[in-house]
Amino acid sequence: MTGATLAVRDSGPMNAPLSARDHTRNLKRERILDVAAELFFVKGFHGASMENLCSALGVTKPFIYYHFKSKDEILLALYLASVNSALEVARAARASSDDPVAQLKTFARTYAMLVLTDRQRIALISREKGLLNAEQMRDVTALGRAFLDVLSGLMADGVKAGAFRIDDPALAAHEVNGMIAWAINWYNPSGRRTPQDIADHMEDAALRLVGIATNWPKAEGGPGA
Amino acid sequence: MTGATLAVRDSGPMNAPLSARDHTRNLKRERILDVAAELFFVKGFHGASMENLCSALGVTKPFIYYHFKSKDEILLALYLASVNSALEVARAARASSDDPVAQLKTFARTYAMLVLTDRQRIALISREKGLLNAEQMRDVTALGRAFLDVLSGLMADGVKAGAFRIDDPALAAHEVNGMIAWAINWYNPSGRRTPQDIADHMEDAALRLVGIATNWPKAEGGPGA
DNA sequence: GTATGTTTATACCACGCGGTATAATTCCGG
DNA sequence: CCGGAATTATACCGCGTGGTATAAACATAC
Repeated sequence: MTGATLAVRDSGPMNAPLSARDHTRNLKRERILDVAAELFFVKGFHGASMENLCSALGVTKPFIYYHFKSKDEILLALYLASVNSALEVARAARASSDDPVAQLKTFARTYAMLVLTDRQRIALISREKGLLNAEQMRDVTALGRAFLDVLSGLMADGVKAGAFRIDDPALAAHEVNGMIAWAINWYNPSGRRTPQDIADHMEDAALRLVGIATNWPKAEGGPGA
Repeated sequence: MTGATLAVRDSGPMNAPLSARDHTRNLKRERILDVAAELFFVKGFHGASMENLCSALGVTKPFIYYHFKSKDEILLALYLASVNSALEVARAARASSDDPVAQLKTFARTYAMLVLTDRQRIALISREKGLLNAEQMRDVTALGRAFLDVLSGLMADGVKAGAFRIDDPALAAHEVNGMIAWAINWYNPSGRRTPQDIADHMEDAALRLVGIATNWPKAEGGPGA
């Protein structure tokens, strides 16, 4: 919301609005994180070495250690960025309308787009668990819980409004989340389907999942062929 | 189906029905695989060392290397066992009835049970990709594709029968699969929900996901209150 | 009771890992 | 054009890794 999803080193006594230096610093950090996410996605966190990261970036090792103090800190930053963006999507969907049905449609579409376009980062949340200790993961865990709470709240509102035919909002939240997030495991960027196509389908599927009958078939003609 | 899901060393000229020796050998292998799955689930494949595995098993390193020729072979065996059991579940569901609706119900329930009770092994399929080369993964990939084909076939039959209100069977297969399989990421064995509870809900959710309205509310009284 | 299959004990290896040290250098905003 | 920040170059360290060697001990079936 405030614009800075990643922790930003405050420079000086006040929380000054990003000096030019800090700005470029953050750009470098972002670049490192991007390449690291791709590497971790392909080879796994432990499978990707810092030397791999160096050569992929075309830099030397001290360069990276100038910007991050350890490999773990890179992973943590990736965790936080991912779960933060997911939380933002959920909150934005909640704020987008008063109607739970519209909220769910917005959520499903934008969340699917996030997952499909940012899958290398998003995938880390589910794949690389337990690599950091609980203390380090505290914020990540809290944000993840917040994400699910927002989504559960959406479901509960849909039930209250008499629109959703589900009997367990928390479980329905997991189901919608899983249905969409699982795409990280099968989506092929070089395949036929575009993220927009998939997001469209996910929107409809989310509605069906909460018990809302969608128009069918797509062209009019009534059910039953 | 035939009883042996894992590759069994054939002992002798004929494919003899498991000598006592081979039998115990397979038990040992299974025990190793079980503990390895737990370790890989918690610490990741690269994060879990062979020494970790040794002490968890209470054996020495040559013992393991007597039964498996490398760490990779252990991972591969786990892959195969997992994807095989998923495929068996899908095929059994297909064979359980002529009615696609009944097939889907059976699939959702049994697949959810498999995921929840075997999540440490199942999770590997989605988490540890790209660690083995394509050649080694050939069989795993083929079985995974077969699993999705069976599921897509179920969906297509449901459409043909006029029971499912979906317009893309392959995508619906991914959606149902994801909705259920994602449980590996949130299910807590020491939580309130039992696998049976969850499987029940997943069965209903799968029906809704393909556009079948379930009875609602659970107790009669008609919709709207 | 002996041959074969299985497991331990113990020690080892080469390698890649995350991370650091230090000095020299290049960049660039004020 | 200077001075501090950023980056390279290069070399190194200790450690844990996957995997192996070798010899001895145990089990067990025939």
